[in-house]
Amino acid sequence: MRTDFQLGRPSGDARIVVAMSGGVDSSVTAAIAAATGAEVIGVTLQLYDHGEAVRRSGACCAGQDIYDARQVAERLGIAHYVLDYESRFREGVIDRFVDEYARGRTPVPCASCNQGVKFVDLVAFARELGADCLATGHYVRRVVNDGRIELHKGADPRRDQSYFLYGTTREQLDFVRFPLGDLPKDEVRRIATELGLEVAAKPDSQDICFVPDGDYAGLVKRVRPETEAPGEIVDLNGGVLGRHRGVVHFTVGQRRGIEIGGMAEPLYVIRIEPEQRRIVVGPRRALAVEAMRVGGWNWIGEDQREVGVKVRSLASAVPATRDDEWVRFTQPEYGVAPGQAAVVYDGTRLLGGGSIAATVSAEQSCLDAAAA
RNA sequence: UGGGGCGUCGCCAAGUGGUAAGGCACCGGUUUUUGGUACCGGCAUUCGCAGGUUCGAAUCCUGCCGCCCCAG
Repeated sequence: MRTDFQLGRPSGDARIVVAMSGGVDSSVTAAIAAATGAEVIGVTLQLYDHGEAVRRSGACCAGQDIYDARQVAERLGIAHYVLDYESRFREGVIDRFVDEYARGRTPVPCASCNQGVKFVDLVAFARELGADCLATGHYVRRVVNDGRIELHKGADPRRDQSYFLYGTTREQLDFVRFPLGDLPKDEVRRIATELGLEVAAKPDSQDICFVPDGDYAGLVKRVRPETEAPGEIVDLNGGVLGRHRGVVHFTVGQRRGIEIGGMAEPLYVIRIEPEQRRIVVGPRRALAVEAMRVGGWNWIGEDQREVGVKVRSLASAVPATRDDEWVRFTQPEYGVAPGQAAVVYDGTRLLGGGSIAATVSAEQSCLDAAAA
């Protein structure tokens, strides 16, 4: 378990701040950092409500998890701080999450958390502490190539978390380290077990961390009551097929939950019209998208045109051509939801990404071409 | 109240004497640090109701109920 943090100075003289969520990954990250002989300071962010449901396993950054992080820090003999970031998290992640749904979009809260609270605020805090770097437990690789810093997918393809880190800036990348990027998850758990960390068998986190019961719609409705206004479900021609209980329950590409049966083939959500409180549904082929406009680009790589692009965390990158804010798919892509991240790769290397602003239907475009 | 047709799971729908296909919806699971998708599994002891014929009926007969169409 020897890891070079590439700090430009003997590790014995270095100071490393580790973001500790209370889970296995960040705990092992702290252990790896401590093993270098550097002074390690664990920091846990208290991000949200520490009331009722936070004891559930799989959450992060509240209640039980803060306790777990403290236990690990004690065992490793490192300093540990808990910072109250609740208001920052509310503004930067939860409010934005809610606003996006109110606009009929589908946000990626993990991405906004990383590019806000975690990598802006925590980096700043680590610098204040005079640290040489901030280490996190993300499964991504930071590669220095010819003096140029690159961000790559994690070595374990099933664990790669680069999709959620597209917003990492070059400056942040300069300061951040990801010691787990080369390891498979099994190995991380093995290390945790070997070190006797009590979190070794803790379940992986999943779902949205600040929505303990999985009812994200309930949260959105509490903050934005207008999102639960019922509305019409219409087909591609505007014909009314049924009613729904609020646009917040839907996302482009969604199949289940539309509750309209009797059709020859399944219906999918094709688009959401929040002003009309209307969701438009149609057959799978109507989901085909040939291009999309992406906003809020963060660019780490060079100005590549031929790229691979991921429009969901769980999807392979598909070939596409990038032209300014537009990305055109080589083959039609299905279920491209505005609000999700479009993350651009060259092989394993993450070049940049942004938020999907709008899409161009492949079908519609064919019709337009035929009419012209 | 003359004639014709129909009534099979929430919806659509096979099946016309041999012991209830399939699709959609729904539910559950798998996968997954977002939402979805995908995949796997479940889902009518019963065929509008009541009798009858038959070794055996959703399938044949009778009556009733309901709906639709044509004609009055």
